Amino acid sequence: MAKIDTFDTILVNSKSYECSITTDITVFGYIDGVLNILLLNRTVGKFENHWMLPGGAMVEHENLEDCAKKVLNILTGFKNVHFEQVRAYGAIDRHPLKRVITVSFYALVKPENHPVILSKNVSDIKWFQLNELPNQIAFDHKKIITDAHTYLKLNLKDKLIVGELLPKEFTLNELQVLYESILQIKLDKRNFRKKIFQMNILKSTGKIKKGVKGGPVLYKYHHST
Amino acid sequence: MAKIDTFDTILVNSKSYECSITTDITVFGYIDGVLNILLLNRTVGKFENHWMLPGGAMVEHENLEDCAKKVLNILTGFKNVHFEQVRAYGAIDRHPLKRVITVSFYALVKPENHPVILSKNVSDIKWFQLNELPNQIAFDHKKIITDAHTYLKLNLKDKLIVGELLPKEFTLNELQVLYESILQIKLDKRNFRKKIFQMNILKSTGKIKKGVKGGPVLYKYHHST
DNA sequence: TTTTATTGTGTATTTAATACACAGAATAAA
DNA sequence: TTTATTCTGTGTATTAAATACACAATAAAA
Repeated sequence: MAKIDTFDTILVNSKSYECSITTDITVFGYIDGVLNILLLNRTVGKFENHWMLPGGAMVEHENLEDCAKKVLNILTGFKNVHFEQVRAYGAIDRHPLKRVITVSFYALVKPENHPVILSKNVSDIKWFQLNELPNQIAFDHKKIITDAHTYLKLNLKDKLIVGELLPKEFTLNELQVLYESILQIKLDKRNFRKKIFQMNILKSTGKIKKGVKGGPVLYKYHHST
Repeated sequence: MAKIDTFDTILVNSKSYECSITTDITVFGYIDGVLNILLLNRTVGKFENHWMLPGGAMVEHENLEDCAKKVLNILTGFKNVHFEQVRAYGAIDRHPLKRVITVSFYALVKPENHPVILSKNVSDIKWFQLNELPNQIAFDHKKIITDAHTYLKLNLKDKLIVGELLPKEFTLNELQVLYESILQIKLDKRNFRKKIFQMNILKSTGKIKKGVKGGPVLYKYHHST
């Protein structure tokens, strides 16, 4: 019976098929009130002149998340960044060199805290506004970006995971503009504040922000000290 | 500079580290109004007497979803089943034999349509009620099951992906009990119907179901013919 | 000092979610 | 065949959540 003959093929053993694993990271950065993502051009490999997500191969001794952190650090110098796994991509021909399964993550950073360090093998690295992405995007990275953004929006509804994107102390308007930038919709000021306050995650610092008309109060997250 | 030296390690090329890929499938089946999942005992390998999810290795010419379909078919005989990817698991020591990355899917089936075929290398295969799972669950499969159930509940809110779990024609009460079984909560009959009807996905067949007091009307999904 | 831009606040309205009960129909029992 | 039982199908009132909306007070800029 065919079913029993094929059983061996699904067993994990020393002869099982192997392929490379990469992680690709959609890094969301928040610049001047607009959500950006980080793309780079590599000097090596196929897809010259194509922009791609920071990503790279997993090695033996590291798990998926460690790999994502390492890759991002090597390519950009970023450290201490918050990661969330999105999903895996495994189309057979998705990589031109060989069979590669990639696991996608998103990360949130404040670009001003993380100056981009251009690695030797990266010809260019740039922030792109989310709705002004370049046409030439390598591999299946366009789809990976879309999925990551969908997932980020989903996460924003329950958890508040935007701490990385704002300075420690921020005004309510700054928080609102960030939300608008992630969700890509306009929010009502009074309704937004009502909702944020009843989440009970913010604490007034008492201070007011200088240089802005009206004198807005600075807030911080409850958990941060 | 350390960063530049390590660059080679993240490049995908013929020397890149490789490991095996498996898919593990959390199969939700709906039996007598209760949500069950399918677990099996293998006669080979470590974890004897442990229950595990149907799962197995990916080979060269197949993508992740094809692999999941193949694996499930080989282990259970199931065919034409709806799959959704959940996420990837890559802890270093998650498999006792070698490094394995697994990508998890969930599937929805009607057990009565899919008689379980016991493969030669499977010593036992059984449906377990979701809240009466055995203690001895192999690998990280307990976590994979929990994540899959969370994801299924999430999906139930927007998409209606339960077609596989009910006969073609069903009563509103049958649909409600299914929802209750997936969400693990009790629902109000009138409110449930209000919500389902305003989704506009059901069509009355005109027929009524025999053998049930009250004579409930049979419905079907709009899309199905 | 005057103008301008931005802050901070409350209420009314609409929409969605929840709570709740009984007559009618088919089956099962007498 | 009659009667009892169980399940169906339906509407309204209540509560909670989401949305729409305007102006006086403040700090910066002119």
